[in-house]
Amino acid sequence: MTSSDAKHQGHDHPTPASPAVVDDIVAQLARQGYRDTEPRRLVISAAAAQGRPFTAEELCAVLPCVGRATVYRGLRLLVETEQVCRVLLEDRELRYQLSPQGHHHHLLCAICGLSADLLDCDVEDLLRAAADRAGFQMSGHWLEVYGRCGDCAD
Amino acid sequence: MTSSDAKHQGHDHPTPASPAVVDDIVAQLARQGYRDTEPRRLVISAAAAQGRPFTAEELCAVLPCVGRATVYRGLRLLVETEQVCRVLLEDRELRYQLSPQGHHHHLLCAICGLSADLLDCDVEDLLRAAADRAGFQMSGHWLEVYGRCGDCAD
DNA sequence: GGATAAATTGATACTGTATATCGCTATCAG
DNA sequence: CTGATAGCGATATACAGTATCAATTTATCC
Repeated sequence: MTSSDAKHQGHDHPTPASPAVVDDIVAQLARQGYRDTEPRRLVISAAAAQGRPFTAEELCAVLPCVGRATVYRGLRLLVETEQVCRVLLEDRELRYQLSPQGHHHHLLCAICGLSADLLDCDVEDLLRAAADRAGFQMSGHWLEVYGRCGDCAD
Repeated sequence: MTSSDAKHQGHDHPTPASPAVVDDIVAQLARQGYRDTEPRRLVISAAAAQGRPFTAEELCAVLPCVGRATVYRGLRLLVETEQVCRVLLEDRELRYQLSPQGHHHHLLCAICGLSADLLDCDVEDLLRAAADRAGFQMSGHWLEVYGRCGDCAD
């Protein structure tokens, strides 16, 4: 399997994460009253450096100088402020990923773990209609799509 | 909130679970080489008696005479043989439910916990098409829909 | 530039869910 | 009936994530 052919939706390896991205997120947080701290920047930077969905424990391993609780808290904050979203693998393992704000879903490669955002898919309406038919008033949903990315396809 | 008004898609309370249902499932298992044991029947019976998605721990509480490990093993077997399916709540709590075989999704009431099967919803095709567009070869997906059932609606 | 109040941190303990281990027992084919 | 073995259950263990709380850092106000 070739490792870095051409078009990827994400990066392949932990790139040093452009400071601009980190600054941007820190600014977003500041706007909401959250402080600009060293450990938090480290968490954000490490998260941004991952090329594909990562676990909280993976971040901990990459950041031995930051306390476990702080990593978990940082991730929780990033999720709440919608800087990062959570993705669920088929085995229910929870992973995180820096993602565009706004509602969207993910395509997850079962082989290499790469994720691609699914922005142009309107399941919402379909689901709402089906819910209506069953007498339900839909308020939300959880959707993950699994498969193989271009590089890992048969 | 009224408790048992009229039309429900499930039962409200742990009904004694018709022996026929249990026998049927036991027979299905036997066909696949699994033995007909007392603890297993108890697990199946208790699962069938639940009117809505339940947790493994809830079953354990209802079956003090059956070992914890056996309850978990029993549920796992039922999931593998597709007699029971797993549903994921919004807080990622895992629940189980006796359900029709074959692929389907669930509508989960956030208020009363009731679940309704969503059989007439073809998200598959939509997702597959969207995956194609992103260069992915879809192999599966996880979908849960949350909302309020008829009885719990505003 | 301090002083100060509050947010944040990190070491650690803890919780809850689920699985692994392993000697014993029950099931079922022959 | 009987032996091979699937299944059981008590318990230990693994693991992810949260709660606690004293010590530290940050932002702000003189």
